[in-house]
Amino acid sequence: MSNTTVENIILGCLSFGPKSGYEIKKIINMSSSWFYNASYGSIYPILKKHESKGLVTSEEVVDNGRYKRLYKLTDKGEKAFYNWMLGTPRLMTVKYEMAVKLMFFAKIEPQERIKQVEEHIEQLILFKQELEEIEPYADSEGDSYQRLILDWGENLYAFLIQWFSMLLEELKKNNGDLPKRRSLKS
Amino acid sequence: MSNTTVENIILGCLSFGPKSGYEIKKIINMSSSWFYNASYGSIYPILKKHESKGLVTSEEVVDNGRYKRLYKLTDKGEKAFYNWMLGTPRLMTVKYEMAVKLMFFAKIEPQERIKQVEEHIEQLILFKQELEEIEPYADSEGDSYQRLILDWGENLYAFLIQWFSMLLEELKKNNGDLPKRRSLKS
DNA sequence: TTATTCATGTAATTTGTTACATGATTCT
DNA sequence: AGAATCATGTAACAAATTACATGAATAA
Repeated sequence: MSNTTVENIILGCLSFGPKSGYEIKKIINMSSSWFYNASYGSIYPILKKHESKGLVTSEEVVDNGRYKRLYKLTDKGEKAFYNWMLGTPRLMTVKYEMAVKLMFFAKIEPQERIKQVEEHIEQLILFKQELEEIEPYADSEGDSYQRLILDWGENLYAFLIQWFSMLLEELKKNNGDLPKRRSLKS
Repeated sequence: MSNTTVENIILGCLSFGPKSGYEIKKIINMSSSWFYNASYGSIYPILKKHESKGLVTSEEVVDNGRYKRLYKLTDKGEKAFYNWMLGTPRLMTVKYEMAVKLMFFAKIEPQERIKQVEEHIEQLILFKQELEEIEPYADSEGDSYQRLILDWGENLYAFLIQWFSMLLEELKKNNGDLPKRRSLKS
C-alpha cells in the first residue's frame, strides 16, 4: 500500500516548505504537468488523505487578507517521501496513439500514411516549442535538478521528431510504402 | 464520444479477420502491450459494447471441440476504424517516475543520486533486451509496419539509456553533484 | 494425473478527470 | 464595474486493473 507517484509529488512539493493545494497545483503546472499532472480534483483529496495518515498537518492562515489552508510535511511524511525517493522507480509507461496507428498502417492508403506522419511531426514540433518556453519552478533551494526534466523532455521530443522524420523520408522515397527490409537506424 | 485508443486497437485487430477475445489479448501481448495494454477485464466488456453499437457481430463457433465467441468487424465498424486511423492522433502521454525523482534530486545524498541513476539504467537495458526478443504479430497480411513500433521502441530505449548514461557520467565527475550550468546535449 | 493453455466473464477497487459550486480579492 | 486570479472543495463519470470464478481440452 505504498503511495502513488502523484501522492509523492505532493509530498515532494511540500519538502520545499509549507504550501496550499492551490500553490502545489501551480508548481506541478510549471514543472511536471506535461508528464505527470494532477487536477484540483485529486490534489485536495490527496492532501486530506495525507493528513489522515499523519504525513502532513494543516493550518488555516490569512495571507494578505486571504484565507488558505497551508499543509506542512511531518517527520512521518518526510520519511515516506525519502523512502519513495530511495526505492526502485516504476518503469516508464508510454501511451502513444501514433505508435498504435503504425501497427495498422498497411490498412490505409499510401498518401494517407505520409499525411499522418507529416501531421504528427508538426504536433511534436509544436509541443517541443511549448516545452522550451516552460521555466522550471525555482525555490529558495533552487537547484540545477529542476531544469533536468525539461532538458530530458526537450531531448526526448528531439528524438521523436528525428525518428518520425526519418520514417517520413523513407515513405516519400517509396510513394508511401516501406521497403520489405527497412533499415531505420538512428 | 469517439472510441478510446484501446477500443480502436480491438477494431484494428479484427480488421485482420474474425477473432475471439482471447486471441485479441494474445495479439496485443505480442505487439503493443509494452505501450498500450488491455486486460481481459477490458477486452470482453469492450467487445460487448462494440457489438451493442453494431461495430462488430459475434458468433459462437466450435474450434477443435472448443467453444469460442468469434467477433467480426461490420461495415460500420470498419468505417469507425478508418475514421480513427485518418484522424489526428492524441499526443503521447508519458508517465515517467524516474523523471519526477529528478525534480527532487537535490533532496537526497549525492551517492544516492548516482545509485538511483545506475539502477535506472540497468532497468532500461533489461527492458530494451526484452523488447528485442518480441516478435511482431504477423498475419497473412503480414507487413513491414508491424515491425515499425518495435523499431521505434528499441530506438526510444536506446535514447533513454544514452541520456541517463550521460547524466551518470556528469554526476560521477562531480561526486554526485551537477555543475551550476550543465550542458547535457545529445 | 496434473499442470498448462484455451476460453469467458464479473465484481470490487483504483485512479483520475471534468464539471459544478462558491466566494473573496485584486487588477484594469 | 467587470474580468481575472486566488482559493477550496464535491459529485458524477470514465477507464482500467486485479482478483475472483468457472470449466474444458491438451500436453507433460
